[in-house]
Amino acid sequence: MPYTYQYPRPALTVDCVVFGYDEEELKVLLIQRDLEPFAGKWALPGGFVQVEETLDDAARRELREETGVTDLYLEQLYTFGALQRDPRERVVSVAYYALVNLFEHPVAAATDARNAAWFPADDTPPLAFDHEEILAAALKRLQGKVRYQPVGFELLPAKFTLTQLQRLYEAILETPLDKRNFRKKLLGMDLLLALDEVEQDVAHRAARLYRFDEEKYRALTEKGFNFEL
Amino acid sequence: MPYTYQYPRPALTVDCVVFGYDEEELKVLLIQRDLEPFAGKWALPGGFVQVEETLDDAARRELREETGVTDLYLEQLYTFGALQRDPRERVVSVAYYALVNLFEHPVAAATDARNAAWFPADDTPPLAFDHEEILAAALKRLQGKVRYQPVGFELLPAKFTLTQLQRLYEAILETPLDKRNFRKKLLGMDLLLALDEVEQDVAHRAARLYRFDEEKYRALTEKGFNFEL
DNA sequence: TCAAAAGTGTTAACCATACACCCATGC
DNA sequence: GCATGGGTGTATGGTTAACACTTTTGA
Repeated sequence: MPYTYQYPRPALTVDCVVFGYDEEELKVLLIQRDLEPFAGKWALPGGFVQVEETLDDAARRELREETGVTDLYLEQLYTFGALQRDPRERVVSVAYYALVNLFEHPVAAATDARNAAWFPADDTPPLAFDHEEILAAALKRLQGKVRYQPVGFELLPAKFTLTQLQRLYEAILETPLDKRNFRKKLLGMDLLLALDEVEQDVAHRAARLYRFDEEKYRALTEKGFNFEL
Repeated sequence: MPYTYQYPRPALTVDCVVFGYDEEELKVLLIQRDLEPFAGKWALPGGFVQVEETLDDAARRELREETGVTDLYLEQLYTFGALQRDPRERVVSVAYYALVNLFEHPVAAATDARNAAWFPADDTPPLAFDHEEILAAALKRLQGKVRYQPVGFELLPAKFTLTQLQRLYEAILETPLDKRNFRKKLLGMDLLLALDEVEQDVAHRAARLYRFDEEKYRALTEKGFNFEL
């Protein structure tokens, strides 16, 4: 059924940069396109915004449909509107970035049978459209954000060790951190709940597990507290 | 001439939050609507994105057409896509914020004869659409940005005194700053060029004028320098 | 008993903050 | 000469950064 307007309208899409962490490096979730343009190329998951859904809803829906990933931390990144970013016609895309626990969110076969897989965030195959630019912007945003907001916890299991947390921050910031200073700072914030549990099945002394205390974080944020790694 | 598509498309607009500074408080540029919906109400300048112009271009064009303001610092803020933000139909709006020198950019009569005027940024009349929400987001962004990037200089004349600069920061951050510490910090950054000029026509000792050294700023930024008020 | 990672304090350098008086100028 | 804002330095406390060894555990 056709829809007619008095003036031409750009198409509107969402694209999602989904970051994951596999205890080693930062990953990004890509899908392989099976339609033109760029058939066979890897790209960010995304698609057209429907007229009766919000932008956030569109991003979540596309992610679910194309990668099976649900229930994630999602935040709007930037809107890309260059004239030739899609060779077919004018397409404006609202980009989002998301953080998920890579192990708790296995990449289900996408409903429309495209391939979906995790790639190192700083070493992807060539991407379709302007998706490399979008990915670069998302990485930069994540690096900025992580310094003053405790977003990184979304990337870890609910229970984690301080070393895991430190490795994650090192992976995101691409810089080594001092163990003692890192622990001092994090523990000093009083945002981590020490559990009476240690990690299992390791070939050395088992580390204590912690949990991020969201309650406390909310309380502190309201009082004008700043995370500041 | 009608344009027809296979699926319905949201309309796409830009809205601009233009901040100015009158040596006293932070102002925002509003226009008075003369068309429905919200005829007679004050609103942010903005309008429809044309299919052959980028989002930035659309923002600049609308500003020029509606307020006569050109040649300003402009940055994308956020894209607003709530379902009922426009009562007529689904409209997604890419919001921008801009900084201009209020005195060097007098508000020309808008080409389409709407009224345009400056209002205190924290005390506007009720605004059309979700523009109050957009304004609040822009204010928050400005307050965040100003702490670690020297954006504020766009709001001042090219030559300014340190006291003017301090007042501006106080207005944006809504907090008083210590004169000696402020000067120490700013001058220590080596980003201000002291001129051999002083202000004119003041009834007390004339203050030295400074100019922001963009060259030096660019050089430092590349080396990973951080502004940090 | 060895390997591997956990856990833990101190010091020195730097930075942020608080604070008050004299000076130059125009009226 | 007085009112107005311009301009300047120091001392203190807190924060960050650098740094190495002992402990626990499983293999």
